[in-house]
Amino acid sequence: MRIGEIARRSGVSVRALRYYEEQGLLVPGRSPGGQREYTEDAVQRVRAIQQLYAAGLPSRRVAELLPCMDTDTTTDHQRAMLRAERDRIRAQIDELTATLARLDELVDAADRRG
Amino acid sequence: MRIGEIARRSGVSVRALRYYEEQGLLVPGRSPGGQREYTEDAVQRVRAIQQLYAAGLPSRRVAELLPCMDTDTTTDHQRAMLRAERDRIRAQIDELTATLARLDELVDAADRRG
DNA sequence: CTAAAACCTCACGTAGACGTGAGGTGCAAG
DNA sequence: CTTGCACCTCACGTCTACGTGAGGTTTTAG
Repeated sequence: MRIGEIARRSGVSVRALRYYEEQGLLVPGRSPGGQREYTEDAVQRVRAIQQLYAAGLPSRRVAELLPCMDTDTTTDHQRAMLRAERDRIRAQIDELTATLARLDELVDAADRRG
Repeated sequence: MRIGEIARRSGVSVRALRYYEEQGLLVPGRSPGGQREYTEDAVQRVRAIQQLYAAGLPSRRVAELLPCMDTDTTTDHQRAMLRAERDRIRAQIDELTATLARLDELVDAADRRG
């Protein structure tokens, strides 16, 4: 598939896909004419990338983590990083939960006032 | 208190505090000589600002939400926004929870392999 | 009164994930 | 063979929450 269709299917922009290649996150093949050729699973990979971005990871981390999802082998470094990022996300969830509680209080207080 | 002490107590930089003033999030008084004079509760307010920033809200939203935490009155607009941001944060927590599960799987798989 | 902190106001620099043309090429249709 | 859309490669622009001097003033310690 070409870049336009992947963009439509995955919901990201063409520019974003080129950026992912530049960052080494999703490197497609090339047609004889030089156009990018993506395989089917590229869409899944894009979703994974977006999910990790949404968790606050920078491209470098995503580039280091994606191989762990592809292959079934992990180096010590990768395992340490997996744990670190997992812990970071846990802390992030805890903080968001606290913020949510705070906003809930405000909403409830407003509702009680009419 | 002056800006340096607030910075130390709240853990943010002096520059950040000036920025908060510029954004209308935390506007201190001024000494006769023109220096910023903060009250005690400024530290709490800084923490609230940081918490909202951490939840992904931009300055504009924070500026709109902070009054809800100060006064006990809310406009319709404020209440709608409170709900909207609350829902956004809920969704964010859900997505992070999914990401966490995914990373947990990877960590567990790596652990099982030795 | 003086020196040194600590503060002040511009105002440009930064990082990250793209947006947005500019100018040129590949490819399927007619 | 030519239109025309989708694609290509630079390469500068954008937005946010500050970082980082430059150059000058206020406050405090001695």
